[in-house]
Amino acid sequence: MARKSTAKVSNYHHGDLRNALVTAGRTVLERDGVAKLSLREVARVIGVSHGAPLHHFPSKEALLIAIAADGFRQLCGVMRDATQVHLEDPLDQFRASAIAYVRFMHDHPHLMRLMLGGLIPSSFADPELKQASRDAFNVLVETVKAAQAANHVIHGDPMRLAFAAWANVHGTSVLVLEGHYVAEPRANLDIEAVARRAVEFFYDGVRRRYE
Amino acid sequence: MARKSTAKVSNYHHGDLRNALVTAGRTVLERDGVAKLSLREVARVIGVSHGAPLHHFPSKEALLIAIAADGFRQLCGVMRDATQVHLEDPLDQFRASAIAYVRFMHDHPHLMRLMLGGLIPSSFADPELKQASRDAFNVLVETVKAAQAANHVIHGDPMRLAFAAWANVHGTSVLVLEGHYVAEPRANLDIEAVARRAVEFFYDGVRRRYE
DNA sequence: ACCTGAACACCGTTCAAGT
DNA sequence: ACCTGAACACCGTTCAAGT
Repeated sequence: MARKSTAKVSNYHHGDLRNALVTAGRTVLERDGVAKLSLREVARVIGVSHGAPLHHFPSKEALLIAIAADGFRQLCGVMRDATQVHLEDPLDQFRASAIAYVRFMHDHPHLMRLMLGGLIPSSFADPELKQASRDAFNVLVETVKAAQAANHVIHGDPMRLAFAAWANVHGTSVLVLEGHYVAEPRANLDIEAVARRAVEFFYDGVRRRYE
Repeated sequence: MARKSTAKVSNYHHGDLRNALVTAGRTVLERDGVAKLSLREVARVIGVSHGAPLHHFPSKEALLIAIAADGFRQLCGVMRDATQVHLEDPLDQFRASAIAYVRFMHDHPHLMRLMLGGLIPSSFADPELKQASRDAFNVLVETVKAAQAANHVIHGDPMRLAFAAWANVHGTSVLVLEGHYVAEPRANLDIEAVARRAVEFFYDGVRRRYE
């Protein structure tokens, strides 16, 4: 939630309308999707006038950026937590963080679309969002480095390896969420099994090695 | 462009307002992004009244679906073309179609977001869109099968292998387009080199095999 | 069969005015 | 310093009316 250093609480309205907007925005987003996420609706949910949000965010896009950055911070935490339960084996850390990624996206489809769906034109420029996504990415980079140090993974540029791993888990997440996973019916889809399979494909490759 | 069987041309307005809407919609989309793509703007571009589009599409979403389906058909053609120039080696076919995928998404970022960004709530239900994406996916499935038959690729379920390949190239496309490729500066980014590397990672895996 | 234009309920953003 | 409410220019959709 990234509270500011000078924590002044409950001096006006809800104590902190800015945070209330991010939280309510996230709620509306996850319930109705980004198309239904309007500043006026968020203001309505909180119970302030439709103009109030613009005193804390210069535009709707700024609120979307704050929600997306929050999402990346949460993702970062989830992935870090996943690595912590496998302190023995760096390869298990790698697997666990990848699976945690897919699970997170599966649990928060609308948030994923906001975070990586190109809905925020200024996302390239915004430093807060950039930092938050970098922090999440760095969890992957660290696990890759550890796995390399343990001689489990090839010794290429860890950034490029981590990028490839990210592409793998994100592509898997997107295609599943947008309804393109075909191997089994949607009803009994085991997202963790799909994620695990994606990681194994990525780790072992698809090359046939000895006939 | 999937012209209807009874090809009646230029009887009213532009000859065929329905196709004109899809074409103009695609133009607006690629120029300004989906946020700026409104039925009223498309109508304005063509020069009809703002209500006219609704006589050919029951809603804005229906036009978006038509544009997305068109995109999948074009993608399918591009990938098929890529396989045709490598008739000798099925593995080269696999590589070529994957690289063509990434290149296509790189050339049409806004279209990609419409096709696979979850912007169309009813995309799960629409049969035309479903068929178009299936056809594109099947190009991958066929190349996987051919590569398996030539003993270049492991003998798992071709659907699952093709899905993994799709996830790999799509994830790569998304992350590059959304500005998360970190290994080199954005200015001199060689998208084909990135795509080729993604394919090789996917093919060989990242496992360290002998020290 | 196809198109127009007024109408309605929404939206983002601005801004003068209030406390 | 923060919030309200009227105003403006947009939007999707409906619908009676025109050809």
